[in-house]
Amino acid sequence: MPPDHSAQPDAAHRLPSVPRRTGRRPGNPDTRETILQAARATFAASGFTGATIRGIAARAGVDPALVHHYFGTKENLLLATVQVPVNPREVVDTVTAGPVQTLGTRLAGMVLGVWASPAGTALAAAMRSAIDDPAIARTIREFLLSQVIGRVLRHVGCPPQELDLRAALLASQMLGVIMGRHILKLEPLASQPIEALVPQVGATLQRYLTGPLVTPGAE
Amino acid sequence: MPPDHSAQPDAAHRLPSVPRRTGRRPGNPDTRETILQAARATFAASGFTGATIRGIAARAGVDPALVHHYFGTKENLLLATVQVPVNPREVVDTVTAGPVQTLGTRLAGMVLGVWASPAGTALAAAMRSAIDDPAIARTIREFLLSQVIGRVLRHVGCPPQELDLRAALLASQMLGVIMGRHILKLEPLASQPIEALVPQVGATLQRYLTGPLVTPGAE
DNA sequence: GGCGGAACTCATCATCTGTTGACTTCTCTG
DNA sequence: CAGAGAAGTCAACAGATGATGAGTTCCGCC
Repeated sequence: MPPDHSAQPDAAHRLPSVPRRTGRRPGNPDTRETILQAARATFAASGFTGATIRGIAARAGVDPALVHHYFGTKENLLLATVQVPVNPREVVDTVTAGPVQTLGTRLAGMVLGVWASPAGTALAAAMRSAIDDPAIARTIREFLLSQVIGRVLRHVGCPPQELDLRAALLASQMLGVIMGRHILKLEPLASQPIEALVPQVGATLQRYLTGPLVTPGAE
Repeated sequence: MPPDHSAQPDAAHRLPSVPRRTGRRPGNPDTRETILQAARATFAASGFTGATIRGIAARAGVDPALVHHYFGTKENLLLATVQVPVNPREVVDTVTAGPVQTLGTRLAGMVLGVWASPAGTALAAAMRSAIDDPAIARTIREFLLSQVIGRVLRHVGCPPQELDLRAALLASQMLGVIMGRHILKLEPLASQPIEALVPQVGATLQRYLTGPLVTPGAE
């Protein structure tokens, strides 16, 4: 970037020839939200430790100190980022509304759908951060278990002694598709169209939800 | 670890009273391997960016510079770490040996078994590193696809037009159990006994391997 | 017995990180 | 129109990190 040496003597009596770069910016851009979006994208791409305040600030076109000005510490920024812009209760309610026989497919469609939506970035940020921050991992796990899997299982009337196993199985299959598609971007999983995956994964979820468990303990 | 102040006067005639801290160490401990193990453990616990040379060196009871002495750069160390001490071809051959009808269960048993074995640490290190190093991710993906999933699918005679979808589904379920159990340590998945998981996950894998695909494209 | 090289440590470097505080500029309120 | 405070920038800090190179100690070979 060549330095601006244009003299421009006394063009406007109050304005200096070179525009100031410090101080409050004119206009009213919602800078806070801009920073949050940049943070989401960066956390999603690099994880918590991999992301840097400087990188996030650059992405938002802003001074690094401004990030601290708004959010204090990096951890605080992460916490603010993880506020996922999707109402899980609502979504789960919609899914559980239909017939139980096709619940698995609807569940698969919901999970894959939400991750393909704009909210997916925030979710990916949360996921990636969970991988190197156990505290975040705990938050996500508890939320997922009580708000999503738990409620769905309760809805289908799962017997208590099977609850843990079925929850574990459900989590494993959902986690696997999402991890493979959106975090590790494994081929051929990542490029598979949603419509191809939903019925198959849905069938698996359905079995984990209401299907018979293979004789536990028998060979 | 408290410092060892035991005087042990003149235990060996040639040893000075105060052990020297610099220079070559006596005896013949395989220090290189010690460092590798420490690196595996650290990479598995913290991922690539999260792990530090100093941390690895401390874990191995060694000067940080020695790590560079042996492995050059951090990336080289990672590459040396990822050499997984398990022969996949062998394992896959064992699994594919039995009857096709129970292949899924044997596959599930193998995957969960290997990860529960000592080799699991190395695998976890590779996995975690894959999350923040796309190059490693690519290596793992290609290896997994061609050496494991690909060979198993070829063994069952999967029609070519279904190959991608079935591979994607298999990967998603295997990845999910492993990620949940060994990387994110999600409960109740992590504490579920292997024997409880194998039959259920095995059934899913079996369907992804040889079962009918739910009418693709139909509603 | 001495000597070359391997094994190992120490001190140090440049760089990058999160964070801070002083400072400037704008907007809003009374 | 004055001034308080929000919005924003700048320069700098301390700490940690990967890496380097010189130096020290030991082993094995001739």
